[in-house]
Amino acid sequence: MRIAIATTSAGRVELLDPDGGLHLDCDAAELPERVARLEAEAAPRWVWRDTREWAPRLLGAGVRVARCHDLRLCGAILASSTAVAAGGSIVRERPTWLPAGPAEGGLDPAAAPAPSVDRGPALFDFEPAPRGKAHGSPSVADLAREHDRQVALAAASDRPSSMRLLLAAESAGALIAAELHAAGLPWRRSVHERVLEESLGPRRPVGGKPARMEELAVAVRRELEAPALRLDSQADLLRALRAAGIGVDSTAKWELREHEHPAVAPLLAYKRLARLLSANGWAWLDEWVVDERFRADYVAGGTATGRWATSGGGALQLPKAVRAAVVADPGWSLVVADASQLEPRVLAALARDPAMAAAGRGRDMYRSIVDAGVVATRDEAKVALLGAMYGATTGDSGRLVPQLARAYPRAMALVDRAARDGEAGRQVTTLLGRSSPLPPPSWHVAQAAASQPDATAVEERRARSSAREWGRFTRNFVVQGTAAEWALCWLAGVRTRLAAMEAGGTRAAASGPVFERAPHLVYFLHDELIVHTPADQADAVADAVRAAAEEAGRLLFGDAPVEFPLDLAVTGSYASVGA
DNA sequence: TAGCCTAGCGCC
DNA sequence: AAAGGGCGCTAGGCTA
Repeated sequence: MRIAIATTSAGRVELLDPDGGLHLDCDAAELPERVARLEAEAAPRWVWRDTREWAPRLLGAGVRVARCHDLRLCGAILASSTAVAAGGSIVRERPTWLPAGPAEGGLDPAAAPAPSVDRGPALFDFEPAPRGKAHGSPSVADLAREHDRQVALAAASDRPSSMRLLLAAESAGALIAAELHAAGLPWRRSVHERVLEESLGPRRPVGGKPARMEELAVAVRRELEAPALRLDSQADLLRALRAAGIGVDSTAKWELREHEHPAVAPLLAYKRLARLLSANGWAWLDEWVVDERFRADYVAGGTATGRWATSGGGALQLPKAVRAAVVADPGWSLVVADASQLEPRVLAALARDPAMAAAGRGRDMYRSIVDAGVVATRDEAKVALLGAMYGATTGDSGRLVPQLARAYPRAMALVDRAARDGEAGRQVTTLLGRSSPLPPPSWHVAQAAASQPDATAVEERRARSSAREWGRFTRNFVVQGTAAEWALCWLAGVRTRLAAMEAGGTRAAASGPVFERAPHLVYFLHDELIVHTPADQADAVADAVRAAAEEAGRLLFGDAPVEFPLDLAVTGSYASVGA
């Protein structure tokens, strides 16, 4: 059963089951109660334009739904997928009231920057969606028609069941993103403050530089003989470094590291502290941590490959140093799990490369590659695999890739094919059917110019370089994008299992917000998740997380002989996990 | 003054 | 250790 849900012009909310008798409208204030009742009775798939319009208000009232179809996100996938048939009688155009997906570039073509010839093609100045700005308010009948259209497109695609899975997983991801925000990541303010004070010194008034940074700045100025130097100005710093005889072309730390000079060590230490202060210092704590919870703004489907993005808070780049502040509530535990070596395993399964799949059956894929005699050391195996997936051509990585190619020809052929497609300006597509964006018009212009008889050497070199650049993007896209699909299925499977635990457990009858009484997801980062759970349910949660990983492997790859082992820990603190 | 761009660096 | 892919965020510095 499905129920479309929309706001009416009168500001009320309308619900429609287009296949059954249900059609009602209600006051917005009654909505959560209505939805909760329908959810309990019929467990429908909720069809709405945008999960962000509905999930937060439902969650705010303590109501969760099991399934939805996010027309915006699914419409974006279908609109660009090469798996969706070009011909046929189904309308390909999205309705005007449907906004573009988050990774499709600007909504308004007029607002997009004009292609610049001088600047050359940038990798990511995407073509905006070929439509105007979203406008108008859809009725529930509009939503139902659009849902029919999307379902029909999926059914007519060259992989209907995969596409249905992708749309369901994408929609589940949108729900989970809203739930992660509502639940918040447990964050112990006092622990974070201790980390800051131990490295920076006590908090200073606004504008004041922490004591430890000031000491280091004094040392740097002394060693550079630049008593008035402002270390925060890259331009000034670079001049001072060169004046002191340090031959750097930038102030980047990997370049500084190469030089033996007494100013380098305190400068690197200063930069490390400056980064901590500006990215995750007291100001961040004040802004983002409220009532011992960090509530990130996740953007489901926010990147071209299907990985999530965030807007604000930097949840996808929490430095290791501050993760100590992620601490379970008293009587609760964290179940922290990540899929180890996910992308190389995905490549092995995707390419159906029997030799690489054999390596992917082991607990440590890199070690297995060494044991198979492909390369000499585990480190070489890692570098070679990453190089194959990312398109490395130079350095150790580029040197090792040919050895890998000999041992795993099918896997190598898959990523090489993806790279050639990208270099030629073609789209590539993940296992479940998400396609890469096309390169921007400026890219095509540069390619065309370089193929003219009168092209200059500079034009040809630039065109070749941008072609290879796009090829590296598409090479990586198929692996990263399919890995994101695995992760999304895993995440959704965990959510479903936690919901079942909640319903079956003795706590179900308890009152209060669901996030205060039952195991729930609190963090997701590409191939890693955290569940916050009452301590006595932690083992059951761990089992659920493992079961969901196995299920994700089966959903994507059937019986392909590749395993997706988890590194999993039941812990009180995120700091105690990993290296 | 607001908005845009780049450098730099954190994460996977 | 850096290199290849994907990101977000901040500060500084420039332009409109």
